[in-house]
Amino acid sequence: MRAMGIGEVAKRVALRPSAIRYYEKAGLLPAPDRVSGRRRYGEAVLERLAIIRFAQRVGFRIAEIKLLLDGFAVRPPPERWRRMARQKMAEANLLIREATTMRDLLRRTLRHKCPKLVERGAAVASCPRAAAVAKRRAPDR
Amino acid sequence: MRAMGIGEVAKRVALRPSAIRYYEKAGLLPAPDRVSGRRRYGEAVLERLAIIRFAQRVGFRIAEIKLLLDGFAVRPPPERWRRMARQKMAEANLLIREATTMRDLLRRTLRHKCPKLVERGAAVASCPRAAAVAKRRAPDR
DNA sequence: CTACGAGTTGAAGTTCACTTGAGGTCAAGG
DNA sequence: CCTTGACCTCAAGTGAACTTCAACTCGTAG
Repeated sequence: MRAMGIGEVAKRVALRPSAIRYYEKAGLLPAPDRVSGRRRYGEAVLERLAIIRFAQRVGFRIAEIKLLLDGFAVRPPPERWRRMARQKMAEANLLIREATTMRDLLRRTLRHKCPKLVERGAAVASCPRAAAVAKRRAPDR
Repeated sequence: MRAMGIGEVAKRVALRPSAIRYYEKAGLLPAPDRVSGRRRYGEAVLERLAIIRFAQRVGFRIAEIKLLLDGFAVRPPPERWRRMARQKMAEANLLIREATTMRDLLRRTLRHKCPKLVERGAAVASCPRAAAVAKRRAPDR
């Protein structure tokens, strides 16, 4: 296995070395071997980093990714992991629907079809429900 | 049209009033009518807010949403808008692929199929390419 | 009239996910 | 030997998107 320095790993996954050190401190990456103080990585880290970025893109936060990765490593996954996985699957489904709607909306607008669609609410009409979209934090106070 | 106070609007879209004021300052929402200093909103703001949250979910940042909304309002959309739309469509496509892969990965793991799939890289193998996943900022320095 | 609740403002604070900076180590090349 | 470049650590800084705070204003109910 080709051993890489942090710089090469970073280049390969289009991250900065600082992000990789950050993930390590956050517990997302195992501490790699060191050669005279420097981190030496095998190819495996590339996959792990891909999963991390991937999870992030679909809405996981760092702490959740840690939990996610820990869960993958255990057979069978603990109930807590399964709960989160189910929750996240639902979120991924919603995200897929939303992203699809947005893509189609952009495509239609680029093609000059659908005049004034936002003003007429067509964008939202083609989307599940307004309530389903807004779903983040608790009310004031 | 039922006029709503900022509190009711906030409740309806599951945001805090402060977020709505923030969007207004950021130019995402038009300044509403006021009754003795207080903002009064019509139903239309609910759609607008839905679009905002929706765009956010699929990866638009505030400044981009402003551009997006401005572009929708103009016929034909200006070139700047079209450029962003094309860019964002590509991003939405990537997001859809990623979210789909993640959902399937979770589903398979929940079903107890695919032993040790992360360690063996199956998760990544079934995903477009590692390089496609990592795609955010510029290299060090 | 007073109290209450909902709203107003501008400024400062918070969280997350990194990035940047200062100061230092190490191996290889000239 | 000295420089260069890549790496190290720890602490502090950054940007985005809000939230919170303090001080104030309304309209209405009691």
